[in-house]
Amino acid sequence: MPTVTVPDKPLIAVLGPTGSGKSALALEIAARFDGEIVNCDSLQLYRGFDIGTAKTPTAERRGIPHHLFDILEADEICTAGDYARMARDVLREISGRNRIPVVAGGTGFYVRALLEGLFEGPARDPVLRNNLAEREQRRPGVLHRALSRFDPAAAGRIHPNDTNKLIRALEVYLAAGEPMSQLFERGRDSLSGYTPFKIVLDPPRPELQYKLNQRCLGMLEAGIIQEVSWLLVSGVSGESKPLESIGYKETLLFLNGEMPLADAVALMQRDTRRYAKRQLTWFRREKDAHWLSGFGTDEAIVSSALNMLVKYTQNLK
RNA sequence: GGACAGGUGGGUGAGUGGUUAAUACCAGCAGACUGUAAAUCUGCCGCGCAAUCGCGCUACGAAGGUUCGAAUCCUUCCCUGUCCA
Repeated sequence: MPTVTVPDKPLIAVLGPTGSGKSALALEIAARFDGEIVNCDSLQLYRGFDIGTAKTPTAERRGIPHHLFDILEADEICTAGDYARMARDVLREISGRNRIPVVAGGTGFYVRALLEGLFEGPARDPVLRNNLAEREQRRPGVLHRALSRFDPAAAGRIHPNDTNKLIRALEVYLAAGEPMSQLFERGRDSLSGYTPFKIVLDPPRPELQYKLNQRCLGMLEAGIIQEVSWLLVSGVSGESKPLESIGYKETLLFLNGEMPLADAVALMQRDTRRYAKRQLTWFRREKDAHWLSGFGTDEAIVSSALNMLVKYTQNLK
């Protein structure tokens, strides 16, 4: 029996820090190559969170299909695993129509979960997690000590202060009955059938920071305060995950009278800048990525991206 | 003109004789990341060298002085703020 090799399908990913112009570039690419946009931003998944997440307004989408936007309510949670599953379904659907998926977003962890997959481990267990968190709070250090006993390899890689990651490692061990580091060795369920082309936007740092500062001011003008007020009025809990994100968190501080507006904005700008830096750090580790030093809105960047992609798509056809 | 208060590393701001290249925070830089990731966490951050424990130099408005030793005490000068004229 001769093996039939099915050629890989194209998949374009537009990555980069917030404010680098991912959405704009993705739109250009989709328009040029018969593409459809697939969101890869952990917060643009949420319905009602538009201004603070800089979601592309429907009117500016040029009729191009956008997937995985507004699919979650504020009280819902989407883990990297959840995201990867949903996104893979969408990918297949788009490819099935002979169109090209253009993944755009700044959530590096989701990108990795989508493309490279996660290890086969147990899902989250809220009760267990709370329990572990409480123990750590009562006696700082216990989690790391416990992990050192059950899974020395993982404990060596996780800092004693990094409670979030300690909890996950312990949770895995307790739920699976096997050390996480051992489960890792079995590999991850990476995405098959695609040869992704990754573009990372990397605008000059000072310009990005300036733009980010301006954008925060712009969000205020666009009515982020009203957006948050409306969300609260419509019953969204102040503790819901999206309201704890950058932009919303600070707006809430102001609305609760805990901080003058000017301070809240300054905080928002600071957090945004820091976030952009962290994103860049993440993407630097992304394998086989094509870096473009400019904004996705720059003519030159757009044309060099399109040029690279012409070759890429031809090779795959 | 007089009376106070104060001038500290890119910024805010501790420190009032040695253990201080100088707390902390901000800014900046770098990194980690396998199911809450816009989360969580780590390192660096005067200069030069060694690039591992280290070594040398320059620093707390300026110039002098006291002292074994000063960002810290004294003198003069410069500057800033508040108050009285």
